[in-house]
Amino acid sequence: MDKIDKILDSYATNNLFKDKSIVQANYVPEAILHRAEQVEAIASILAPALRGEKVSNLFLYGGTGSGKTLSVQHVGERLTEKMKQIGEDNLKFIYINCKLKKVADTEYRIIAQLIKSLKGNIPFTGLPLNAVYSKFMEMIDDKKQVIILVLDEIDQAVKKINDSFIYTLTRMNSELKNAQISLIGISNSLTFMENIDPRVKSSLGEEELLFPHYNALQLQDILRQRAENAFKEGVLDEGVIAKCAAYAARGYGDARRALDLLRVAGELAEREGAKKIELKHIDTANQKIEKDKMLDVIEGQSIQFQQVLYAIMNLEKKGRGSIFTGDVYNAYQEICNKTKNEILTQRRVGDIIAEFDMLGVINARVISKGRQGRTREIKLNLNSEIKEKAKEILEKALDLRV
DNA sequence: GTCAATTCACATGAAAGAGACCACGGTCTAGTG
DNA sequence: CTAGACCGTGGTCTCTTTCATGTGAATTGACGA
Repeated sequence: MDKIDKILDSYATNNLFKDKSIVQANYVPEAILHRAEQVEAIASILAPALRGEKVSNLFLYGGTGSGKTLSVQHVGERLTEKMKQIGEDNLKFIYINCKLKKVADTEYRIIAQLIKSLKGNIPFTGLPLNAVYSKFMEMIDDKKQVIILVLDEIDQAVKKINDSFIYTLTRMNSELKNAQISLIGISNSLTFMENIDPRVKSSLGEEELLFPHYNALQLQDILRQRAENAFKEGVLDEGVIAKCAAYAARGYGDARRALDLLRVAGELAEREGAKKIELKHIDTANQKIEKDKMLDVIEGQSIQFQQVLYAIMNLEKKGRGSIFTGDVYNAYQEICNKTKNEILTQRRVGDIIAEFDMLGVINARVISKGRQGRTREIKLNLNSEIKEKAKEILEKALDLRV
């Protein structure tokens, strides 16, 4: 009961945050630091839209947390604001994140989402694709207007669907009488443009813009800017910001990561009842973020995925050096027998292993063992603490007693 | 010893099926005037 | 006569299977020094 008291007390009396939302990733600050060049470039490319002219398609690329989305949204907001000032209403700025599961990760859903954001009504499923397309065209073509369509994480969409839908979108312009569509593609992958249809490439890439990684100093500026309003005065210990920035810069100059770090460190300090955020909180925050992310991923997987992972974990515990696809499949089959679940084909299990690799739960490398064939060499990518937790989660989910 | 052919154990791709979900339009049923 | 229930059809989406093809180096076996 003392513990509860302590927790409640620390919340009641000792709130370190002034406004936590500011250090959350989706907050859009009014000034974007160290991206002036890019923001100006975007603005000058999109500006003709104010006169109702079609603007060039634009392609933005750069690593995660390099400010792409933020910059575009910022310019978009300013643009629509300006539009209102002039008193016109022939510009629509639509932002869609193609990676959102169950929302906009298929061709149908992307278009449906478009219609929705135009206040249209469209069922989640059930209509033929071209019906959705024509509904969309109908909706926007009723008057002269410019539609600026931002497709975030467009590489994910193209990978899942194919690149023809971008082509369809760009070609719509020739069928529209009044409206004009312009695309802004945003991609995390630098190599995305290399392996897509050249027609798409040339139309989407009319203008290209690279967002470089932030370095540690720039990250510090960004963190300071946000921390000023997010935290109460004097709660940040000396060097906290510098350390957050350094951590994040060590990775990929990811600003989102840096902010998460700062926020979680704050939450931890608060929970602890500390009056200040100290350096040690950042270390724990770093571990916690890593751990939570992994466990979330593991917990969120379907039964079959969990069984495969459980098989890998068992094999790893037994030791004996490397784990190969064949071993995993055998162990997996045994587990299926125990849990009375259907056994998937090796083909499918191979894909599941590849997906775990993508998620970063395991490291899988394709190697050739000569006459012993080709296979994946699999290593678990979890530290012992996470492993323990993960095991618990899996055993619970699979209803296994060991 | 050297070299090309062979071979293994999967990887990787493409296509297609099953089953869930859903909209639409037509038909049936019950309730109303 | 009409509103709502109910059905069949046709569409998407996800997960999976089936079939086909690809692949990199250890191994093998022929060959020549």
